[in-house]
Amino acid sequence: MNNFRLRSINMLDIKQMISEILDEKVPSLNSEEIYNMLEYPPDDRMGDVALPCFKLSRILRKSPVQIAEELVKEIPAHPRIEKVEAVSGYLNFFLDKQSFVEDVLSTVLKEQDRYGARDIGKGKNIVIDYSAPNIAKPFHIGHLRSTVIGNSLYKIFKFLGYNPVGVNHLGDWGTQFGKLIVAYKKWGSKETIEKGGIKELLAIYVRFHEEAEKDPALEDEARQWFVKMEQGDKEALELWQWFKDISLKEFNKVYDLLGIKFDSYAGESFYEDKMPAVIEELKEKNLLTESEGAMIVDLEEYDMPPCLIVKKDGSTLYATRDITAAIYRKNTYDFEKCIYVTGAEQSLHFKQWFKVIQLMGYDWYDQLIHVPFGMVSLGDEKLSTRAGKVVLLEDLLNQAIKRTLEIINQKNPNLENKEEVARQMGVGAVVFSDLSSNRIKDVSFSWDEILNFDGETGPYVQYTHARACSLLRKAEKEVDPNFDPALLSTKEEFKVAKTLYLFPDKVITAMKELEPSIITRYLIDLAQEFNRFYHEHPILVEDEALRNARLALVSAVKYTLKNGLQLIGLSAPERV
RNA sequence: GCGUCUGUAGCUCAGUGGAUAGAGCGUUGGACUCCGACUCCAAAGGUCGCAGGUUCGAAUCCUGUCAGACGCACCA
Repeated sequence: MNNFRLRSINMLDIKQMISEILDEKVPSLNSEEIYNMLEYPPDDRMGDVALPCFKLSRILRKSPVQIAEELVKEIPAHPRIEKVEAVSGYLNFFLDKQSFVEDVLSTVLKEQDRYGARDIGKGKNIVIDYSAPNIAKPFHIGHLRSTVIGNSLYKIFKFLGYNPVGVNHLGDWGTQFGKLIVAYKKWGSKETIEKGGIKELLAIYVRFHEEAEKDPALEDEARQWFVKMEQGDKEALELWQWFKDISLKEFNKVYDLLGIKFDSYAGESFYEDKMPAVIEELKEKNLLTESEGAMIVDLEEYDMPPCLIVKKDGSTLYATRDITAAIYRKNTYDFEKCIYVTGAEQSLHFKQWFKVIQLMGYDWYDQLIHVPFGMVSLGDEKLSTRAGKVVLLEDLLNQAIKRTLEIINQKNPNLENKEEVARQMGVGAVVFSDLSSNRIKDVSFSWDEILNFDGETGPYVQYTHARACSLLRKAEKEVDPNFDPALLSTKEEFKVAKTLYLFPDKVITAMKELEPSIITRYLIDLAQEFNRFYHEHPILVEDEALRNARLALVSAVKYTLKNGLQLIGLSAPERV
């Protein structure tokens, strides 16, 4: 009966403790049912954990008020519970503050960098497909979301004991290379491209679309070049490789700034020679039909448009490569989940080819998960690479770093390795901002908002962490783990401890919902609670016992902030 | 036309069917002889798009409706 909660492995689970107490008093429900009824009240005056008795009302055939009032008399004295109150149909439990604070802080101080970590994913591989920029197109702010959401999920899974595999499914194959080759041959030159890099590639790509509007024949020409690529034409492939090299060099600059690495860069071209077998397999399984000259999998039965596998000119499509890649990844990594972090506008595409995998008879079709996110717009306008309407991610990050350096020069000009700290905080501001609301929401990019570091921002959390570090440095002595919890009796200290207590739960929830913003918002809550405590109570006081107890709290906050920041891909500099 | 997602304070957003719907920004007014003021406190600001329904109880679930975003065959 006591093993139904994973999270009680490492620390006190207060809901479980209370559900066990209640289990004996409420025979009609088992411990787990009671556990699920318990909630955290909205206000401290209503206690720390509450049991709403309204549902019990029907079972026990009594009013909720009466049930609460009867139960309150039956709850036996418990060392970890200060008092229990019945208030208008709620049974409110007030924790014994001293033992709670002691339990939480000693757990954090013992686990340190591992506070919140678990081993629930031991031996399980999780493939995470994220970032996936298109070669020969600039890395712009629209690519940031996939990159940072995927990176955060990677860290979260790893923290929970999984073995994540980060795959950058580079968009290094497809018709756009045909367009680029045409554009290069007509308007480009080796010198200008080598000098201008990806910006020059973008310029000729934009020009292609302008010219193609006037002359649709260019599109046909581009398609022919792509067909040549698929047929192994030497000239086409050499140009392709060249474009790819230029692009990767550029992308790696951004990944370095962000501090992101991948386990695999197997992009679309990697699957080029693996697709014929899959197309053959689709044929053998009688899934492929011809329609308007193309080869499709008909999904009408499932209320979806058909999934295109082979174009009428014989070349392959996005879905062909995704299906091939999924099968390859299953064989290679034996994943428990394969997660695709892409824009919500691709939802139907994933739904379609997931269905194709199922129709092929693969029982792991339900291990494929699309993690969609909302669209980034620029003011009122949509970002468009074709129209050249973009904010380059490298420019954005460099702006943010520059802005941070200005602030440091103003506030803390003697700081060592200013440049590195400015990078960590400037990048942190951008990443934090991108991960601060639910991923499904559309975002409208604004320079003003992203470069404003006041309030609920990455720098705020990082600053709070640095301040905690500063206190611990000034204390000179290590925190004695045998602190006296009785000295941490104020409401600010208790609230900090309560917030610390929630962290492991938040990590689990973020993993289950594939939602890094849960961590981001938690960090703001924790930083706010800590800053209130910090303002209200002096920490480096004369009284050694009191000082040590408060430093224990500071230390626990420091570890938790650092762990949380790490999970969303941010650095936690000790001095800023 | 069909489908998916979104709609909560002036703005950006939180909010597990549960108690008086919360933050930040902005506005107004405060707090540094004191551990780092990128901080903290306070005030003002709400028909949770709208209308029904389910429920002891709905911002949350259901139906309808309005508005916006996105998607719906050879782009990814």
